[in-house]
Amino acid sequence: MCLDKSTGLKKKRKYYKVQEYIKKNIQQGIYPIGSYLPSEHEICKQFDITRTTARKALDELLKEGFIEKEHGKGSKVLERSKSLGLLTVKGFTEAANHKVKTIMLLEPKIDNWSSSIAFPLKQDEVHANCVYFQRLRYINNKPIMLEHNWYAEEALELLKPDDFIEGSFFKTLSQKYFIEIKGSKQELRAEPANKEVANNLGLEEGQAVLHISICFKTSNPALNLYSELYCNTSEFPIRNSYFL
Amino acid sequence: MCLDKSTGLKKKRKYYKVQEYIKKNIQQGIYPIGSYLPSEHEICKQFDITRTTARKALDELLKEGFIEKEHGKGSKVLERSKSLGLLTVKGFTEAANHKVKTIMLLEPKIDNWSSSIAFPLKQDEVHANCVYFQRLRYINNKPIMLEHNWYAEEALELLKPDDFIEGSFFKTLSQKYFIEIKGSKQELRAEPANKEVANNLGLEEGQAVLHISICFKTSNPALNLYSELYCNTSEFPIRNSYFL
DNA sequence: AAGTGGTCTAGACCACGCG
DNA sequence: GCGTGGTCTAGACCACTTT
Repeated sequence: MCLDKSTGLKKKRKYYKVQEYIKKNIQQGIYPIGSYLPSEHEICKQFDITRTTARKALDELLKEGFIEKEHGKGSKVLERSKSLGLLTVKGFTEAANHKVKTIMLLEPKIDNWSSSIAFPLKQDEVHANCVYFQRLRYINNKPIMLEHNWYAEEALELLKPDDFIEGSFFKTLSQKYFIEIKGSKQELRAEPANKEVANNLGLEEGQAVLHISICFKTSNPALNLYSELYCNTSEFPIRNSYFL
Repeated sequence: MCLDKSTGLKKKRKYYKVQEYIKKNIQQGIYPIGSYLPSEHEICKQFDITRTTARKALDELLKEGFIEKEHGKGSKVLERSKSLGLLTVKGFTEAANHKVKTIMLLEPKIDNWSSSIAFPLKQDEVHANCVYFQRLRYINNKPIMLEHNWYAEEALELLKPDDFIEGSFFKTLSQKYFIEIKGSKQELRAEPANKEVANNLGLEEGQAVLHISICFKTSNPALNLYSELYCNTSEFPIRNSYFL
């Protein structure tokens, strides 16, 4: 399949260098969200390549959700979180009318890997130090989602709360470490709330909550993020879209 | 964007004709699942086109999940349901060890559009006749999911139970009508089971169930499938994967 | 009319899988 | 070694958007 795990870059593949160059410029804000990239013809000149190669680079960025193309106008830089197709709380992304707030309940600290993680850990992770942090997310000042998160310290380092760019873990990964989310596996269960969940979400014990287990894969093969989420979906259901 | 709604095919676009030709051959089983398509060079000769155009056609089929490419070997026909990325009950797709069964509780019949459909109907649909059917899905002889389904009769016709190929609505659409699922919107809620759901799934009233509302879009712009699903996730959680 | 992305041609060489 | 898909060149013309 000609994959490159950040290890063995195969020969040739000019388009990949162009793609990574443009991606970095987007991540660093040199090509800001909403702006247009240089035209395909200009990219050809800049890198001394043909249209085919330039278009291949842009097509990859399109697939990865960094840009969209507009016929007759150009390639526009997108806010990447929009296109990931991950489950999102209605309102967390389309939050025009909603006030969203995130409280860090437990700051990132070294801890033991929890048995409540739903997905099996990789070999390297089991023997690595584990960073754990816990957050509570609000919509309109109502607590909606309790979040437990784990990752291997070896893969990233221990983030301080101040490190979180605009309170977002993923934005921090992208803009500070140039690491992108490449995919996720999820499991969903409807469960009665236990005491901890009920207390945090302001519910009665035993009320139905949505339990989402996620393993996020990133462009760094050593780094996965494991999350266990508990959501009150009565007012804000979880949404997901998928389009070819 | 140069879309074609099965109406106005734009000029040129040779690759699209090739793509549709191959797709039809897959849907009709002329290129069976697991087999390899003719090589890119052969396709070039067959249609008198260049590699670029042939590859574009195959790339589209790749995106749509009909094939996968194997460097040095060829393009292999895939079982399409695998690649849709839609929410699926763990076991319904990877059911090697599980016995899956589907019972039709209410055969397709003309009915009124229900107010329990979570997504807004299109203009045309509101004024069209509504086809409704209800199914109960089992894993290992335990009822796991109660299914309500609606679609507009104008868009498809009233299916008889015998029409369902291998009990699958989507397989029927693909193989009999050449209609493919192009995407979906979903909303998920954890809810207490009402009496109907509890009775069908063998639960106590009030136990937590996962309520999934789906609007499936198809390659026929007039045809959407609306589904309201109620799942017992205690033994078989719902799974979802997403990869770039 | 000028500039953008979309499609297409007619080649070439490279990397992978297999016998 | 041969056939497969992967990358790339150097052009051409078309369709869409904006001025």
